[in-house]
Parts: sequence; C-alpha cells; structure tokens
Amino acid sequence: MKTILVIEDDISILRGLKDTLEFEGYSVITEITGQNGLNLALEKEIDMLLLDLMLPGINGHEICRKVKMKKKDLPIIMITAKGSEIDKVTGFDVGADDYVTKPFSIPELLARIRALFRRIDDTIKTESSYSFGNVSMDFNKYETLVSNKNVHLSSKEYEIMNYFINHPNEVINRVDLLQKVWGYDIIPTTRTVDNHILSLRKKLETTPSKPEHIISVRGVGYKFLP
Amino acid sequence: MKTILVIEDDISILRGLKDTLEFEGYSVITEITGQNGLNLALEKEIDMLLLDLMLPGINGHEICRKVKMKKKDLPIIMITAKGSEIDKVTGFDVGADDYVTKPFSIPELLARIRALFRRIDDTIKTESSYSFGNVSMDFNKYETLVSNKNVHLSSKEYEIMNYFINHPNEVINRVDLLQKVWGYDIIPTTRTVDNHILSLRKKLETTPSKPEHIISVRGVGYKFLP
DNA sequence: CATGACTTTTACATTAATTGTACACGTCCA
DNA sequence: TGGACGTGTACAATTAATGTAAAAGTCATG
Repeated sequence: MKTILVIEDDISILRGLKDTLEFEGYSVITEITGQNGLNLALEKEIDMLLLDLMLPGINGHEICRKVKMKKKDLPIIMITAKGSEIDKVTGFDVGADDYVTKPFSIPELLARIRALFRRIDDTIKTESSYSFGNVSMDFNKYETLVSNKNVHLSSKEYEIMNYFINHPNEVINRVDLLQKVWGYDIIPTTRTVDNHILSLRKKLETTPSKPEHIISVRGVGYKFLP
Repeated sequence: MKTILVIEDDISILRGLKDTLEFEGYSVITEITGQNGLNLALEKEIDMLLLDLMLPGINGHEICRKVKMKKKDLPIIMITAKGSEIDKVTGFDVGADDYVTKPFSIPELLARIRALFRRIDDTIKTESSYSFGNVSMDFNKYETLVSNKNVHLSSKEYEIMNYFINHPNEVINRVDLLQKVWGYDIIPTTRTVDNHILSLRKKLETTPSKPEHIISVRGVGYKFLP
C-alpha cells in the first residue's frame, strides 16, 4: 500500500484529504507544522509527499528542497494558493513534480496523484536488498554475501553499487558517477572511480580480472550487468 | 529546437500562445480546426501537442486518442475549460500527459511544458535504441546486435553511427565528419575516416564489400541509408 | 594523539583503440 | 585503353584509456 504524507496547516482541509485518500486506498500520515513535517518526510518511509506551500514557520519551498536533497526520487505534489503564479513556477524549479492550486477539486488531485505514481513506478525502484549472480546485498543492514560468505564493503562501495543497481545495463561515465554518488561539482581526477571499481571487483567478482557484472566500456565508463 | 503544435479555435488565444512560445525559443505550428489539427499532429514532426478540448467539429478527446494511437510517445497537454472537472480526470485517461485549465496563466503553462519535456527527455535517454536492416544499436548500453548476434563497437564507432543516424540519407563529407564527430579544427588527413568506415562496414554490413547502409559517394563523402 | 580504516592521488604496467602510411584496387573520362 | 584520381584495405606506430598497487591524505575512534 502506498503511503502519503500530507503537510497542511488548515485542519479542515487536512482532515478532508486524509479521509479521501484513505478511502482511495492510500495510507496517510498527516502533519500540521512545517518543521515536524520535514522531519517526518526525511525519516518515515513514504511514497509521496503532499505539501502545502504556505505554512507557518518554515516554508514549503525550503521543505521541498531539503527533502529532495535527501530523497531525490520521492514524488512531491505542491499545494499552492490560487493565483500566486510565481509559486507555481518556482515550485517546479525547487524540485516539485506537480502541483495543484487551492481550492482544488478532489478528482483533479486524485488524477494527479495517480499520474505521478504511474510515472514514478515506471522508473524507480528502491530495493533494500538485491541479488545478482552469487552476490546478495542488503542495503539496510549493510551486509553482503558472496557465495554465502560474508564480505565487507565500505559505505562508498554500497553507494556505488546502489547507483549501479538502479541503473542496470546502462553505461555510466566516470564524471556522472562522481557527480551522482560523490556529489562532486568539480572533478579533480576520475581515477578514484577506477580504484573503487577495482576494489568492488575484488570483493564481488568471481574472477576480478575477468569481471562478469562490473564491466568496463572503454572510452565511456562502466556498466553493471545483474 | 523543439516544435510545438497548438490546436485552439480561439484566435486571440492562439496568437498569444504562438508569440509567447516563440519568444521562449520553441518553434510553433498553429491550427484552428480539429480535423486539420489532427492531420498535422499525425503527419508533421512535432515534439509536443497543445490541444484545446473544446473544438468545433471533432472533439479534443478524440484527437488525443487518435494521436496517441499513432504516436504514443508524443507529449500532449490538454487545455480544458475551467470547472469541468470531469474533463480534467478523463483527460489523463484518454492519454494526455498533463493539462491546464482555461483561463490559464502563461507562467504555469510554460512551467508545465518545461516539466513535461524534462520528463520525456529522461525517459527517452534510458531507451535510446535504433534499428536498421538487421542491425540494432543501443546507445545507452553500448550494445549492438547484428542478426541477433552481439558485436563489439568502439566508442568512436558509436559516435560516428550516432551522427549518421541523426543525418540519414544525407551525404556527409569527410571534413565535416572530422569536425563534428572528432572535433578537429585542423585536418591532418581524411583517410582516418575511411578506416573507421571500413571497420564499421566489417562489423555491421552483411557484405562489407557491397555495403547497403554505409554508402560511399565518390568525390564527396559517405551517406547512411537506414 | 595515535591507530586503523577508508578514501584519494600518484605512478607505472598493460591493454585496446586510433591514426597515418603504403599500396592495391576500382572508377571515370579523355 | 590507360592514366589520374579517389577509395578500400592491411598493417605498424602512436596515442589513449584502463588495471593495478602502493603511497599519501582524511577521518573517526578509542
């Protein structure tokens, strides 16, 4: 079941949303204040965030940005006051995936929620454990088994594998990796990637010099074959 | 440059849209009637369709459905009359990717157009494969199948093929290729092109000495026939 | 503040790709 | 038909990218 967090300070709207969404089969968490809402968004396991832009205290844009920073794949629908065109535009820029204007119609909101879920479902999968070949990784426990034997990976290695697993079969160049996994803006050298690849191969591949899963594509980058 | 087809019977709105979109850097085609609009949408090479739901004659839903039938990846934004909630919902169901309600704000529309393009670009990137004859190339995986058998191309060969595929049926001279693909300013020799062509033919053509897709045009250069 | 784990950089070895050359071959036109 | 020109092709030399190990730098922890 999909869980939706609703952050909205108008209690009557909040209650109405909760009832409607639960009737539609979603699990709903509600929160009135921005600060608590932000914490919930960051910590709870949710599938979507419905976020009122106008909140007492911390503002919606800020929440949106911070949430996207940590969970960039979490779909966010912004609820904006009617007529505030500027909000609509910057809403997208801050990372919201869609928005509705208040007062909104329930069918419209539901349609947008469904459309957004449909869109997200196609692209994202956040598995906590994943297996390929004779490797099995648990990203919650940070445990990895290779041929049923425990192998220790560093946190960076988990991050790299997580990125690979979310982009299987796709060739990823070193600069992209440094930007997406490391968060680098400027790249001093890309050789650090190679060394992590080396290390991962040693740990995960049966024959590190003849890798079957972490493949080099000369002149481009690396790709992960499950 | 992205081309947008706008189908809208209110001439003043139509003109306003055209001006605005062109100012934003889009190429715009406009059409007043539904029937002509449908034909344009089916035949022209466009990147997005802006479609008014209320049109004289054939209705917007119908156009949307028929267009999606033939071009299922063409992004469509529906323009609906205000308050007709049913339209909003069924708009999605009929295959529209987004919609705005009339009267809409220009910033909102532009934001939705940008968001939709962004979305489309993301998905296209992950499945950019191309086929001709018995060759099928995937530019993300850097994988190529010839008669269902895996063939290895170098990264430069992928770049050359990418250029060819984007300029089909067009004769390209060696200097242009060296400039566009290699990025050369000064050309030491153009024979290096020939060698890469040679290699590509060996790998992709059924009978390399009698190429069907990578054709020599004596005295000029090469052309790619899909 | 010293230790050890992890990360990054550096340096060198290894491997693959790219380029230029030489020459053979084919085509076109007088 | 023959020679001038452009192209096909094999091969060698060069250049570039990657593999790899080890050194240097970082960081947290006790």
